[in-house]
This record gives sequence, structure tokens and C-alpha cells, in this order.
Amino acid sequence: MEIGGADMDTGTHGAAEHAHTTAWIASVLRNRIAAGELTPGSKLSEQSLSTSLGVSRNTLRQAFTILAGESVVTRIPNRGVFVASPGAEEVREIYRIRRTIEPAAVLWGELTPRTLDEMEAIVQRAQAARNAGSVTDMADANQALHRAVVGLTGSATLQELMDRVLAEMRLVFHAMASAPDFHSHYVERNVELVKRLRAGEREEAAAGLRAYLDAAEAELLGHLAGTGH
Amino acid sequence: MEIGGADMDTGTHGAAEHAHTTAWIASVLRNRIAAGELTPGSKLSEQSLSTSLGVSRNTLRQAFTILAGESVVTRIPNRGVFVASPGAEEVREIYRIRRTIEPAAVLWGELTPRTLDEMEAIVQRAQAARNAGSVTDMADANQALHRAVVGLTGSATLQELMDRVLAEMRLVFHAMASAPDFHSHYVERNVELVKRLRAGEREEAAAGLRAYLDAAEAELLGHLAGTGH
DNA sequence: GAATCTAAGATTGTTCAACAATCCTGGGGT
DNA sequence: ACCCCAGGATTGTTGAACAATCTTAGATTC
Repeated sequence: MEIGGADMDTGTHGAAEHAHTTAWIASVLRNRIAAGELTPGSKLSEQSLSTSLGVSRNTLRQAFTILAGESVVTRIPNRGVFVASPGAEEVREIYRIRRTIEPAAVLWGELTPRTLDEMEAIVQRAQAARNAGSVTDMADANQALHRAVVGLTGSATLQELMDRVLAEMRLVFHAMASAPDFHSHYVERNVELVKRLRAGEREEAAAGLRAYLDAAEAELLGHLAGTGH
Repeated sequence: MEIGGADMDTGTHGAAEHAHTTAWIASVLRNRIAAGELTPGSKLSEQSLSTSLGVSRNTLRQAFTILAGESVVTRIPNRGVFVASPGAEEVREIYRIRRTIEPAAVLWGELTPRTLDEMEAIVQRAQAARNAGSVTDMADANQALHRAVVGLTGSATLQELMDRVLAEMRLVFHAMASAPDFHSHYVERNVELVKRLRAGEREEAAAGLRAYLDAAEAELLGHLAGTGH
């Protein structure tokens, strides 16, 4: 868990690493948060982390500003940084974004046979995970599908935005103590979505996707109201 | 190219301002870049800027990471930071984003009489500016309209993304040495867009908007190929 | 003379140690 | 109970230092 304070720039990724240890630290924290090691709401002390990661407080600070820019972490002046703990309002914002971008990608994105094949592979992966009972694999496949949907736009910026949104979604799931099989309901919807895309029925696909997003948002908000106080 | 700086942080906001001088410095630089004082491609020297702005090199650095996150500035390792100079590829990316988000907002955004009034006021402002021959006012009004369009989604994140995109557009205009009246052609299209929105004809409005964006992108790319390089 | 190599010089990336400002905590004192 | 007020801890910022890299100009070689 902690990076033993003694060994630093040993073999793992070169000796110097002069250029971007800031980005390196940021990605380490990002991964720990995504993995659930750092639970939402917990405080990230500068002193503890700087010593435990073996970097100066100053560069850790820079990594914090990066993560704050990604809203992976929230910064409260003179109080410190905390890993983001999305609530109902954040969930609503997430779905505002998704309801805008994803159906637009379906309607106007560039559909090549190659990407269609990839999407079909993803939904098959989701079905296999559901049959095997692996919740995390199913969640991963679902997220991968929606990531691929946004990829239809061809825009790296939107893809990045979607990645951030999906990361925040993962935080939401982590925040909900129990993880009921939220995703199993939606595998069929995803299958149908890809089927419609394959058939070229974009309008129907977009409409179905919007309905899907509405339902998912409602269910998530319900769970949040139930468990989270 | 150089930041001839005699002005310091005198009285305007006191000596303390302890909480967020980093954000303050970032906004100062952001505004200077938006105003065209700092031309695209010019280098931002840490030493010059830190002394001229009266802050430490360390906090200036943090402001740089913020601006780099907004892609207002590009950072080349061990070379320094430069104000972003968008080229053809960046323009294409900008319009990939706009073609996705803006028509989606038109199709599925929340249309209240209040926002419709605001949009009509904006297009009237654009028409007045065109009649008065003020290019900058016309550009501002055009950007304000498209900002309002994205506002229909109700998403602060998308609004922020659009702000970044529009800022980058301003950089593109700054990069084109001569600023031909790029916007005058499109005032009528904007008028028609708002008219269709008022009439509730969303599909037609979205289709027209997409055609508008295609035309604007093509014209911009043409200008870039002509002047730049 | 042109191209290449090399040795300063300048600039960026990072660390360290200090201080100012703010927040948090725990006691008195009404 | 409530409020005020020290003390301690943490964050925000600064300045100086050093390592690594890039740049530049001079020297060397062909």
C-alpha cells in the first residue's frame, strides 16, 4: 500500500524520471482512488502522503491541482484535499452529460464495421460476465460499451470527458456500501442498442439510449436516497 | 514575446490574499491570453513571469499546471510552457465537439421562455453589432449565443467545456493575423436558429445548426490553410 | 567553408526548510 | 449550556538550492 520510503528511482521506470514525477504521482493517486483503496470523503494529508510516496510536499501539491482539475479530488481552502464523494447532485450532473453526449454520438457518430464489431464483442463479454456472476466484469464491460459509444464522435476531448464521468460513476458505486447488481438489468438494453446500431436505426437507438439513461439515473438516485442518509 | 512587467500586486487586492493566489495568477494569465496580449506560440518564461507578477516561481508553476489542464497553454518537458497555438487539427477537434454537443442541446435541452428571451436578445445584439460594423461585438454575441445553446443542457460541466472551446476559438482568431469578418455570414443563421427554437421545431433547428457548424469549420480551415504556413 | 563535437550557460524540474495564515481543539470564564 | 480565547496542527506561499536537460557558441575536424 505505501511506497516504502527508502527505495526511489530504482529500476521500475528508469533512473532519472526528471520530467514528470508530478504526473506520475497524480496517476498513482488516481489509480488508488479508482481501485477503492482511498475511499470517497477521506482526507489526503500532505505530510503523510508526501513522506509515504517519497516526494516533496511541493510536487504532491502540484499533483493535487491536476487531480482537482479532473475533479477526482475536491480542494477546500485551508482545509485540505479530499477524495471526491459524489452525491445526488453529482449523479444528476453525470446523467445530464451522458444524456447529451451519448445519444448524440449514436445519432451522428461515424459507424464503421470495425467499431460495430468491437461493440458486439463488448456486449458478449458483458453477457458472459453476467452468466458467470462476476459483477465487476459486468460493470467494466458496461462502462467499456458506453466509452465506445462516445468514441463514435471521434473526439479525444469528449472521450476524456467520458472517462472522467465513468471514473466518477465508479466512485459513486464505491460510496454505496453494498453493491447490488446494478448492471445486470441493463445488459439486455445494451445488446439491443448494438443491434439497432448494426441495423442502422440510429434514431431508435438514440431514443432507447435516452430511456436507458433515465432509468439508470432514477435507480441510482433511489439507491442513494435509501442508503446514503 | 516577453512580458514587460513593471506592474506588481499593489493595493488592488492587498498583500494577504493567502488562500488562492495560485488561482488568481492563473486567471490573470488566462485573461491576458484571451485579450491577445500573449500571442499564441509565445513562450512563458518562469523567471520573467514570476518576477513580473510578483509571485514565487513555485506558485507560478502551479498556475501553469492549471492552465495546462485547461489546454490554454501547452507544456513541453524541459522546454517550458507556451501559449497554445491551435492549428488545423485543433480546429477539427473543436468542431467535432461542437457538432456533438450543440445540436444535442437543441434537440433535448430544456427550453424555457426565459432562455428563449435571452437568446433573442443576444441575436438582436449581434444584428446591432453587424449594422454598427463592430466585429468584436459581433463575435462576442455569436459566442454568447452558442454558449447559451449549450446552457440548455443544464450541465455546468458541459458549459465549462464549451467555455474552453470558445476560448480556444478566440486563440484561433488571434492566430489568423488578419481578422476578416468571419462572423457576419452567420448572424442570419443564428437568427433562424432562434426562430426555429421559438417555434418548437427542434429537429429542424438541430439540422440547421449542424449545417452551420460544417460550413463554419470548412471556412475556418480554408483560412488557416491560406494564411497560416 | 561546412559539419560535427564539446563545453559552458541558461532554463526547467524537484527538493528542502522556513514562515504566514487559517483551521481545529480544548479549556476557562461567565 | 454558551462564548471567548489561547495553543497546536495543517495548509498556502516563499526563497534558495541542486540535478537534469536544453541551448548556444566556440573549437575541432574534414
